[in-house]
Parts: sequence; structure tokens; C-alpha cells
Amino acid sequence: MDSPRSTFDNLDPQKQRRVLDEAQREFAERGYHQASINRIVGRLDIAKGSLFQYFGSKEGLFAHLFRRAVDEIRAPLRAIRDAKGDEAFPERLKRVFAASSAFAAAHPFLWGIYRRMLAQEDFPLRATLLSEVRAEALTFFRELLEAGQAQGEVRADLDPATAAFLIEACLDRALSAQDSPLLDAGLGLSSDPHTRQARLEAIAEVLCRGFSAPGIAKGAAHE
Amino acid sequence: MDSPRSTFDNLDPQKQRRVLDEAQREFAERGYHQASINRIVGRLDIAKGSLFQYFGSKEGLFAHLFRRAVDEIRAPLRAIRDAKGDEAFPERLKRVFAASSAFAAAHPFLWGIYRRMLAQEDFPLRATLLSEVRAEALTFFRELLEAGQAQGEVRADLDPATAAFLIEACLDRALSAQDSPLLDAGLGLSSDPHTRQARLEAIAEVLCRGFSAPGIAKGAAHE
DNA sequence: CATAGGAATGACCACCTGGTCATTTTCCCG
DNA sequence: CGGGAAAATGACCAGGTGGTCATTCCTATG
Repeated sequence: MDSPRSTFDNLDPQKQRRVLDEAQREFAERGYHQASINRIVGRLDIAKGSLFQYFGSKEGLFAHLFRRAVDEIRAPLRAIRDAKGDEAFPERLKRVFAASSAFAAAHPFLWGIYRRMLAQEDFPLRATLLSEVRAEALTFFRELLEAGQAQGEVRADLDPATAAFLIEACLDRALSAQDSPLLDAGLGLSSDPHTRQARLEAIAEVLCRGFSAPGIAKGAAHE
Repeated sequence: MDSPRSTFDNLDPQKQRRVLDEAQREFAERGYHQASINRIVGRLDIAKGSLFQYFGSKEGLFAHLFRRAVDEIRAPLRAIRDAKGDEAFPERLKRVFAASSAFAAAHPFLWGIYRRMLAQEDFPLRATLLSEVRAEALTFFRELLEAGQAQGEVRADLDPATAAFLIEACLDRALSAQDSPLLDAGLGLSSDPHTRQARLEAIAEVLCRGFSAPGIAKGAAHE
């Protein structure tokens, strides 16, 4: 199930890093199909055969990169999650938003690939890789919400799954806007970090209101 | 600025449709780069040269398709927008969600391409086409929100831009989930139309709560 | 110094891409 | 039927793709 040990493992670790970083950059910038092995080896100034000796195939290289990135990230993410302390729910949510934003900025490869995967059906290993990552994220949000309910800051009758969906959708779009002004709807998410954070907090606040308010229906309507 | 009149316009309208539909399908299924002219002409059983005589280039063909799709759609969308009548804000929003969902299902080409464009930086004409469409959508939501504020169903101090951003983000993700179970976070958005609509309404309701509740901050906090 | 074994190489392969254009076919009008 | 214009054709092109493998290079050990 894991990679069958190859030449690559014996390499000078410094060279390993150089290779992985360059390949990572290529995939992050172009996506899977548009990424070119020729271009990677060209920039690395190594022979094409070597890359194939290391990883077997383009898909193998990609899988290796993805797995490595996910592994590297897991620990810091857990730390954020577990450092929630005893803050109020809205503060926690804002903190998570801020951390995610910083994370996306610091790991353009993983974030870029993840974003592309969401929209592109024909990504290799899409189902496997996506469902791993997403399961983790959704559990995280659900737990956060349930904690909020326990504290009484989130309506008890709110469906955690729906709420988690909302959080993820908004966070996702906000992080995308951070890279690409076209998505930012004039909010300023893609400008300087300061206004960006203010915008993120505003978004989190509106969400929290939606989670906390006890009920709205102006007339006791149907349902 | 508009297309310089070509052989294509003189064709039997039935053939025109056949060609456009097949090309559309290819782009919708594969995205821009992975779409293959060879495959299109193969399925149509016409000569490759003909396609290039019609549209000049792959990009030309794509632009033609996109523009046509947007044109075809504009009218029905306007109709939905203007048929808002005098309903309450939450009902309006639910209606918009339902209409959008039906729309995405009925126009897989436009929706598929749009979704890909959002995530893929290297799409031809991305900036032009996207900003056109998005400007329209955001204005629409903003107007809807301002009407809600006028009716007193949306907090007056809510920033319409932020709210529009939230709506769009959630709607977008919900529609994506509709096609791809991987995104649907266990909600059931990708299953039968009935539960899907119920889920969409639940989402809209939480959003509305966030827009209406007069204020949350448990202590009169900073800011 | 000899040699064995892993690492590096790059010419080469089949295949596919978007695009071209001289040639042929089709169709309409006189 | 003849002729002219518009439409259709598909062999062909240069360039790129992922992938292969016989060969060479390097180095560590005896």
C-alpha cells in the first residue's frame, strides 16, 4: 500500500527537497494535467529518466507530493484545533478562520491543488485524497459546533452538519478570494492582510449570528 | 469586437445546433485544456478543417459557446429576479436558491465551465468572462438584500457586500455538491431533488437568521 | 587498482495536440 | 448542362506529452 522503496529514498536529503519543491511548484501553478514533467526536469537540470526512476510515473510523483504535504500539515493543524482553550464560540471561529487563512498563504501547493481538485472531476486520485482531507475538516467543524452548543452559544436545534457545511463553504470561498481578486466580490479579501482579517471576522460574525439566534419567522409561518 | 461572420452562419441551423451541442458537451466534461478538437470532430463525423473554418481556433470556438450560453440564459434569469413580487425576504432567498439549483441542473455546460473557471487560473478569457457574469450575480444579490433591508427583514447595519459574499459562497458550494457527492458533506444535496430542496431551504434559513438577528455580542465587546 | 552496484543519463518511442491548406465536393443559378 | 462560388475534406505539420531503457558514470568496498 505504501510506496515500494525506490532510489529516491537513498538520495542526498538536500537533493530530495529540491526535487520535491520544484515539482510541487509546477503542480501548484498548473494543476495536474497542465503540469509538465519535461519542464520540471528542465528546471531541475536533471535527466528525465531519473524522475521516472524515483516515482514511476507522473501520477506516482503527484501522489507522493500530496501525501507528503498532508503529513507535514497535519500536526500544526491539530495544534490549532486543540488550542481552543475556553474561548467563546465566535472567538474560536474567528481564530480558526485566521489560522486557515495563514495556512493557505503559507502552503500554496496544498491549497492550490485542493482548490483545483474540488472543481475538477478528472483529477487522479481525487476521490481518495479528497475524501480523506474533507472528512477530517468536517469532523473538526462539527466538533467545534457541538462544543458551542454545549456552552449554549449555538442553538441546540441547529443541525451541526448544515452549519459545518456553511462554515466550510464560506471559508473556502474566502480563501480562494485571497489569491484571486476576481472572486473577492469587492470585499478586499485579496488586498493587505489587515483588511483581510477584518473581512474574515465580519464573515464569521454573520455566521455566528445565524447559528445563535433562537428563531426568526416573523409570523409563525408554516413548518 | 463581435465575431467576423463566417461560414458557420450560413449553415443549416440544424447542423449548427449539432456542432455546438457536441462541442459544448466536450468542454463541459473535460474543461478547456483537456477538451480535444479531434474528439469533437470525431464524434460529429466531420472534417477537422471545417471546425477551424467555422471558429478559427479552439479558443474561438470556446468563446462562441460561452457567449451563446450566457445569452440564452440571461432572459430566464432576469425573469426569476423580477418575479420577486412582495414576498418576505427568507422566502425570496429560498426561491432564488431553488431556481439556481434547477438552473445548474438544466445547463450543465455553463455551470460546469463556470465552476472550473473559478478554480482554474489558466482558463482562456477567464478574467473577461468571469467578471461579466459575476458582476451581474453580485449586483443581483445586493439588490435583493437592500430590498430586504427596506422591508426591515434584514438588519440595517449589515454590510450588503459581505452578505452577498456569504450567499454566493454557500449557493456555489451547494450547487457544486449537487453534482459531486464528494462535496456534499453528508447532507444529501446530491441525492434526490426532494431532500435536496429541503437542504437548500435549511441553508437559506440559517443565512437569513444571520442577516436578521439584531446583534449578538454576549458582552459589549471591543470594536 | 579492480570491480560491483546503484544512480544518472538522454536519445528515442508512440501518441496526441491545435492548426494549415491544396484539393475536391456540393450546390445554386443561368 | 456549364460554371463559379461556397463548403467540406483529410493528409500533413511542428511541437509537446508521458514513458522507456541501454548505456555511462560514480563511488564505495575488497
